[in-house]
Amino acid sequence: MRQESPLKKESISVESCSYDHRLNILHGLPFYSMLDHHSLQAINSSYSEHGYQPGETIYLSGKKSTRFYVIAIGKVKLLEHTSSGHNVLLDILGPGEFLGGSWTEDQTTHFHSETAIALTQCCILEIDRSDFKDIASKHAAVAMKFLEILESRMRMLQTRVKMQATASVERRLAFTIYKFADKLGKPTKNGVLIQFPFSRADLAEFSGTTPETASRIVSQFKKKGLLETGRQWMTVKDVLRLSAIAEIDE
Amino acid sequence: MRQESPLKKESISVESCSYDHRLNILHGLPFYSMLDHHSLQAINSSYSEHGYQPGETIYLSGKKSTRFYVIAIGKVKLLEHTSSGHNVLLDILGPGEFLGGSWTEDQTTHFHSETAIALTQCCILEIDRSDFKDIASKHAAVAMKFLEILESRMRMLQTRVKMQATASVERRLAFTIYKFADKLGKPTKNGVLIQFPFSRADLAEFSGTTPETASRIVSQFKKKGLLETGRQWMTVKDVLRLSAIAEIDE
DNA sequence: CGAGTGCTTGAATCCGGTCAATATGGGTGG
DNA sequence: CCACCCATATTGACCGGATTCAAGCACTCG
Repeated sequence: MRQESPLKKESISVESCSYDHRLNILHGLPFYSMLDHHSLQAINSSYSEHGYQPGETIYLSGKKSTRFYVIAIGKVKLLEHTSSGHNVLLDILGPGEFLGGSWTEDQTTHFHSETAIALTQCCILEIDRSDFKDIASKHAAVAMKFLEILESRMRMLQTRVKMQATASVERRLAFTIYKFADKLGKPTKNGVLIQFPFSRADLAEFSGTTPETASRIVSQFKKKGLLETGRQWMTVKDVLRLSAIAEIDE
Repeated sequence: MRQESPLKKESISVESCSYDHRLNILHGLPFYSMLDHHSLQAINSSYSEHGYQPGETIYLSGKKSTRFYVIAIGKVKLLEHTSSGHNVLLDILGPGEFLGGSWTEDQTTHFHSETAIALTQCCILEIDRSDFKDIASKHAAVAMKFLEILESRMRMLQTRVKMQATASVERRLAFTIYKFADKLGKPTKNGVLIQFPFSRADLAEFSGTTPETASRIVSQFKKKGLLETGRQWMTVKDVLRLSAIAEIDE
């Protein structure tokens, strides 16, 4: 039986990320939404846009952090390398999320701890570190919003540390799939569709296991009717049962 | 052979945490150090102090977050519980570090994700959530400093996720001991002394393993001459070799 | 000095990793 | 449009590190 792929290639026109559109995008960001139109126009002029192809590196771990990035269109994966060659997937970010920034005062010593790679075609707004810090220093509300965002990211990391330390691989995988379906999936009549390259290796690198084990457990989930998967997509058919396996206990 | 304990009971006089001393403490905090004396006096009056006994709970996971805490004297451990009864040690905080705060706007929905317990006798400065947010909103430099601190805490959590996912228990334990020796240990002629209650269970709950395994590996480290341990203390005799085992690769 | 808590050590078990062989599906070029 | 090719996914068998269960030890405090 031939599996029907629900994947559709979304082509991104360069125009959709043009100057006039940028103001709208900036205005929609959680950390700029409270600013008036005037300040936002000034901010807008500090940003420049940049396109990335799927698989293209945005910045490398270990390199100096000089700019601050905001995703306008597309998805970006953040990962750390280890000396033994393993990768750890830190996160996959979508439109409206930021990356690469650093608040550390000392400009000379600050390096990216992670690598950022475009997962899909991306349009990314970029701003120099100093300009960016100026904005946050001038608008307290912006800085406060960033504190909120960092706090929620910290909580996510804390639950991940907890899961790694105490939960079985099955639970961790259920957790991972649940989280990404929740964050980046699109509801369809069949379930929540994760329609971007999200391989068994990615799954494993986020859950702290191997691709083989990830594959095995995904197969189990499929047998139980929780999931349907194809090459570059995955549909979560029963979100509730999946979160039950993950035992999300906030 | 009877092991000589280098532990000395430090008794904390209540007076050492009195009003006049408080200004000094606040001024020494990384996030207030840039403020002038005048603003600091105003801030000081918003803080109240509170003493805690060893083992006493400062706040419980799940409870609403209403205040912001700064450690003046003593050490505090932060931990998460799991439904299965396991604990995960998130961190041990010392003087000058903060805990319990939340920057989330929506006051009604914000709860502590972790539990805070006094590890030693503590003197802790406490401030209401709203007063605290006012300070950060008024002084951009304060907010920026907090962004810096959150950033460094996030990095620590990221490396922990990475270690959990890819490193052996031996490496994780070496990492844990190294980090706490570095952060809270006191250099002596014999090595770095960790002189607060830091049990095998604590070690395990931070490293993501069991007390038994922690004990086994600590024994190995002792045989190798890296450590000396007693009931409530631990001396790291060879920090370099320990960090080599941990393979700290920043 | 006895009780209790935390530490140590042993032996058995098991989950998950490793290595390896096979299958599958999507993209590509003839 | 079809056949081939390659990357990814799947599945199996084996192995080993770490947990679990359990027993004995040691330090501290009442």
